[in-house]
Amino acid sequence: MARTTGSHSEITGPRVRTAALKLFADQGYVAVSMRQLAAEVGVQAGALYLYSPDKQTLLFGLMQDHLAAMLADWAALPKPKGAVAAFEAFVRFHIRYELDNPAAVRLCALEYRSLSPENRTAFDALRDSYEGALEKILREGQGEKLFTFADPRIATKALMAMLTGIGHWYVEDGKLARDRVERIFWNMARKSVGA
Amino acid sequence: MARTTGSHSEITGPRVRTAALKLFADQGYVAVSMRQLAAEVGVQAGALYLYSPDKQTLLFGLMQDHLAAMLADWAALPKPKGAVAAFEAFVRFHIRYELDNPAAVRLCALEYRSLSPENRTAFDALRDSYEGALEKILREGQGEKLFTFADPRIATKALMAMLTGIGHWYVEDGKLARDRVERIFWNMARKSVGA
DNA sequence: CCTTGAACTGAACGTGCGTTCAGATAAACT
DNA sequence: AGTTTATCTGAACGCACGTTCAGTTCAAGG
Repeated sequence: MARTTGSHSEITGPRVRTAALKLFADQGYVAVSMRQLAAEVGVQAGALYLYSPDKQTLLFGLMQDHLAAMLADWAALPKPKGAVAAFEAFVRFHIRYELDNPAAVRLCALEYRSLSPENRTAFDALRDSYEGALEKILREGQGEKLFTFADPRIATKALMAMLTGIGHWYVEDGKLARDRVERIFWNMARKSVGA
Repeated sequence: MARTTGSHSEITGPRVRTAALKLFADQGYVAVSMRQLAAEVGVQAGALYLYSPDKQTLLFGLMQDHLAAMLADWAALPKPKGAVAAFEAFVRFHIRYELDNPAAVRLCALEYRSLSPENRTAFDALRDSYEGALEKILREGQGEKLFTFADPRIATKALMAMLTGIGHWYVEDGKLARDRVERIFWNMARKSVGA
């Protein structure tokens, strides 16, 4: 029997992506089978191919969308004047995004090597673009002698690692805990670059 | 034909572990097959089971050995007096270990979820023990008002993420570059905790 | 020189994989 | 009411997986 009452593409499609994000992030792309994913959605494996041409495209779509959404949201955010204020805005924005989307963060951190070569290149571009936003801020501040680091590229890598690492150990504990983490990390980030 | 001239257990055994470390770290535990691993060693798949009871044990052995070696080396290192000096010793020790063992670092960072539940518990204990060494130093320094962070646990997590992140982007570039990275990261780490 | 046994092969086992597709179903349209 | 069509099933495809094991080979010990 097919087409149970009320089941439509607009419902199943997002459900596939949500389930895939959860399962891929928790167990790993290679370790999750299409049948397992289908079971999570409540559908047979074949039906998944109505919403994605193959498994790899599904993975890449999730990773790309996460990065693209981050980039778009950051671009849409009103930027304060001054390198230090911009730096703070970036750090706090990133931490919030991390805490709001732990699964997507884990996915992007852990499944890079599961991407096909072409998708890897596309992912690189997006990630570089996002990290470039931070690096640009750091360079600006460095020009104005507001920061004290030897190399803005390495500083960017160090900061990104520190911030993105949050998603690997933080367990949800309410808004108070989130604000606390945000404040602590902003303080450490600020001091680490001498601001 | 079996037993080619000069091939023995003492040679093949380590070669299996070396190949497994490289392949697991590069492509992921689940994505690497026993046949692929055997081919890398130059042997048939069945022969691998002379050196490991199963694939999971092989993975855990690699991860456990890396952490255990780190812990042992750190324990054997003469510690300087003072929390700041001890902190510097830890940071530099960790960075060097990272740069010397990039594959093992990637393995431990990426394959935690591929561990069986029991092995995960054992891994947790080792990792907590290692991170505990850093946390202890931070607490000591905090007691002597040498550091300025709100929470030594979170500071530990932040620092470990920053340091371990090195292994994800650093590409070998000679001793000069290594010393440079070590110096830059030590400076950022130091400043981030207010020392 | 013969025996022993460690080291390894090569084939096989059952299982599950990603993907395809003809057919079934039911909502939507005429 | 009849037709169309988006949605989904269920079975099948060939292939690769981890693991086992009887048999083969050859260095070493007596």
